[in-house]
Amino acid sequence: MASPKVVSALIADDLRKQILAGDLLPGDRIRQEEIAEEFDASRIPVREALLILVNDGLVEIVANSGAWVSSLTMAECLEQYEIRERIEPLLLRASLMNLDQATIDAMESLIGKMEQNQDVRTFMALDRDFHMLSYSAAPDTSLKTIVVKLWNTTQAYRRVYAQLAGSPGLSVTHLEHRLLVEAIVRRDSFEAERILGSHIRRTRIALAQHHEVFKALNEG
Amino acid sequence: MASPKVVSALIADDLRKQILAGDLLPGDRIRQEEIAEEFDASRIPVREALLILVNDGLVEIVANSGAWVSSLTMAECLEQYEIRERIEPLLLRASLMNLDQATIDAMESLIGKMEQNQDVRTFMALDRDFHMLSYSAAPDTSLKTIVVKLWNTTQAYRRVYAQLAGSPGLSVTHLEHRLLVEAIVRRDSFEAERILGSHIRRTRIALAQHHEVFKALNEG
DNA sequence: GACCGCCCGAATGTATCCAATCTATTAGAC
DNA sequence: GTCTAATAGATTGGATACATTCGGGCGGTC
Repeated sequence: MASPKVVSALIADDLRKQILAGDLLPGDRIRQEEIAEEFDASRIPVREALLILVNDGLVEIVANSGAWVSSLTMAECLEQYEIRERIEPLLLRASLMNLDQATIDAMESLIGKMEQNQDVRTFMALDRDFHMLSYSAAPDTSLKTIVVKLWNTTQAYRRVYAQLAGSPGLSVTHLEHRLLVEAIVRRDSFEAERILGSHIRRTRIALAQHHEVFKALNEG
Repeated sequence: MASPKVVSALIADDLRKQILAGDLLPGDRIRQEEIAEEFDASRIPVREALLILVNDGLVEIVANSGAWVSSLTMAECLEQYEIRERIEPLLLRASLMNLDQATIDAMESLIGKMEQNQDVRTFMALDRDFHMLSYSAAPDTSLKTIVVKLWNTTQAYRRVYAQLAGSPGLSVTHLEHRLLVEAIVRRDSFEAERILGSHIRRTRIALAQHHEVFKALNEG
């Protein structure tokens, strides 16, 4: 049920991509038969794919009613940032000492691209890659699973926020990224954890001032 | 898919109970047809129930091979305790100010029962009820979902540990519980969070000294 | 004109049947 | 005797068809 050859997993992967890319937005209804036709399959694997996406927190199912792309209230979204603030430093610590030079170089390269980039969607991808690289040397355990899930469920809102805020608001972000890499280079776990925590915390506080983000997504 | 009348949800609920009760142990295989017969249903709702339990972290599925009750290595289990140590104080904070007197009374009553209790299984249930009561006034958001999930996935190991350690090792636990309630009564969030964090941390460290717990479950 | 109840259609939930995959056993060769 | 390879059985994955449930629209009544 989770290998590449299993149809339900293929469907889940594709739908996940669509949601993360913003092609499916929070609140959008997902009809089983529609998806089944798209993939030229029956509704059985579609239903299983939807359950997989429920695990990911990307879909909500109501019995005998239907499935929708998950949406978050502002309070829920901010809560997820608070959770990230507390556990991502833990994940970074688990990864830090095992990060090789090539990975660190790649992270620095990503910072450069982010600083010069103008497009919101590109920035989102680069930023995500940057942070995921910093965690890449940590083992694949529940901690990493939870963190990835939190990134995924908040992605739609992060995108809208980024579009609102635009590039000017990102200068501090770039600084924090550089500080983070600098601490990683020194293998200074304590400092790296602090910087990361502050980074997430600052993002949360900034997000908290933009109710429009949630109005835009949750009413459209 | 999540209401009481839907068979897949009923099956998932029952299997969850069996796993949490210790009737199904980590590593036990779950055959679809077997469960289907038990419930006098077809394999379809069974498969969906298994996917629901994958969400809960209680079951692992390998494509074209089968499903097993999830098992944790010691490192994974300790990691989950570290996550709890960081996020349960957050959940407690979200609940603390809204806890009414009746709930607090119930918590104190549970402490009394735990102190006098001798049976391991009973203690586990009382302890769980105690902590869940402390979170009961928090909204049902992802934070609470994650916390419950972490309690569930580690429950089998906690049970074995409790059986090994027995009642004598619990005197500190009782003290911590009383301190926690005392802080809650004062609505002292900061102190309550500290006590809870220490409580979980101490449990983790104690558990880390008992490799037998994992050998017993993961090889039997 | 507003409210209540019935009915019908659309979508979800489940059973049965068949196909594809894996596992364990057995036979065979070295 | 041990290892390898092929086969048969068991088990999971998916398609089709039927049952159930929910929601909207229609007509009727107060």
